[in-house]
Amino acid sequence: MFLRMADSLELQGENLFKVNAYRQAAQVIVSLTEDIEHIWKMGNLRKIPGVGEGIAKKIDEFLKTGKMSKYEETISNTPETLVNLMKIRGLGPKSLNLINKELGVKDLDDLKRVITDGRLANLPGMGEQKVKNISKGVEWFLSTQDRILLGIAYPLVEETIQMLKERVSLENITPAGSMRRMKETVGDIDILASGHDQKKIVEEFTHLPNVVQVLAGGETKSSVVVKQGVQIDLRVVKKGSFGSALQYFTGSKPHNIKLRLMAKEKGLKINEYGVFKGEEKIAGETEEEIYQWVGLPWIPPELREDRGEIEWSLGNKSLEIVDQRDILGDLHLHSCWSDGGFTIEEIALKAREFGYKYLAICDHSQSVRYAGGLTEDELWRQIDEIREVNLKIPEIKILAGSEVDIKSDGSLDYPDKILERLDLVVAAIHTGFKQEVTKRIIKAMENPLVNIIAHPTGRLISSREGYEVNLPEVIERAALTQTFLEINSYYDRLDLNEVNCRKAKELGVKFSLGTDAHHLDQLWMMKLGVGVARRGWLTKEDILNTYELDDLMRLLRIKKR
DNA sequence: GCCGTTTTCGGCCCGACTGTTTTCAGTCG
Repeated sequence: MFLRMADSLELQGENLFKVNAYRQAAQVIVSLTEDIEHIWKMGNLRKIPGVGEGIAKKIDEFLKTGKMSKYEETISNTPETLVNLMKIRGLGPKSLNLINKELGVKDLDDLKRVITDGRLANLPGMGEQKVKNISKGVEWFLSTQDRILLGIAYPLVEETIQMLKERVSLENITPAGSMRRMKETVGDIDILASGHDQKKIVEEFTHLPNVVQVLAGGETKSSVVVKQGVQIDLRVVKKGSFGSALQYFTGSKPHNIKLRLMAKEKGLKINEYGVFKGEEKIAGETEEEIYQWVGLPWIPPELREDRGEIEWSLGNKSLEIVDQRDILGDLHLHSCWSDGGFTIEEIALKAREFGYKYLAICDHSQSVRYAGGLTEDELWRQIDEIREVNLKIPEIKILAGSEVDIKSDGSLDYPDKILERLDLVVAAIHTGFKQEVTKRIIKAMENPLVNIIAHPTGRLISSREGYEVNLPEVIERAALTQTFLEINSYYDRLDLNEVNCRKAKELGVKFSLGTDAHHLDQLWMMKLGVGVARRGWLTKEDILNTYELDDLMRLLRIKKR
């Protein structure tokens, strides 16, 4: 509601600092790990940073009455269709307001009409070129989907960087922006580079074979659209500014604003070229320097969301979050025994390439027929095969597991006598997304043989909301029963997500990372899950598969005992 | 609308680019 109000107020020409205050409050509230209703009941609304008298009053009104009068008043003046037009590139609040007031434009159709009939070009401050740009913006607005999944952007950016490296000499090149922060979806892709021939780097970039449109191309920056329909921005800086540019282009915006404010209080200025004391540049080559000058340790990109990471770091406490290198194995993999594409041996060899010490085969259980679930008999035979492959490839330990279905009555899809023989049991909902999901998951967790709940909310980022589940209750029970919650790292799931991870951690839950890979070329997605864990402030100790095999087996047995 | 180890008033991150302007406003990231 506050975000919507911010948009409306901005459009109405309200003071931008006020607009920003609403955005700030919204951002903080979304990132709360405690239920805001609880905070409200304790009378602590004003203790939330960014929530002052006015906003606290509005929250109070809403929680008491279910209504917020200021919200309703604000949005009634600005229809959704109008506010939406602010998403059009080249059309900001000022112009849109003018167009609305002078020409009565209320939606996209109106806008198109005034572009075509020439009335837009006649407005003060408008000209031929501006109208052309807005017109292009409309085209882009219509053609492009929303944000793209991190798991789609990731290989795309690696490919692009590789192609550029082959064509021009570079000192340094790296993804920046929300991609580097490992946000689950990204709007566009940012790449930062340095090299001695800046102009040539930009030029080669705009001529890459997958580029279909060049939106802008200057001396040091360029934007293109590649054939997947994604916008990629490249910026090229001098070596001495690489650190400050990387810090700046990585964001997030609220994080950077806070940093710059801190610099200001120390009489310094931070911009993308460096840290400045008066005219003198005193740092810029590395990110570490930038943070040092404002009195902070380097902060991992995944945490730079202004969710308390700066305050935490103030005592020069560094945040020891989990790292990809800490992950010793993948705990959720499918083989061709069910709906996967490869044999257990092939998977083991691939996992060995990743440097893993163990992995868990967790094929589907018998009632999940559409995914080729294993009958009891097949599962017994699979356990035998795993034993054989383990003898053949001694460098990596294959654990016998199962992604056992939680049936509609909350019972499990195999009897305990076979579950007992498995190294680990992952339980999951696959049907009945609206049928007492909470109760069923809790019943499953109360079985001492169930180690992990897979994809606890069932959401698919691009297409599905998830089960009707009371997650706080599941989290509480997970902690109580010592059941691990999975961070399913498959690119369209990333479930639990970062905010729920952080909540669960605060309540004492531990986690398990698995890719849910069905093919060998999906094992890399562990990176995405690690990204979620890092964004959720998880440490190595919070995650099951950072432990050496012996410790992992011990942890799995605790619950059984 | 928020905030305060200078402040309860007067600030609020910073720069590039573009286009329409004769010195700057709007937009973007």
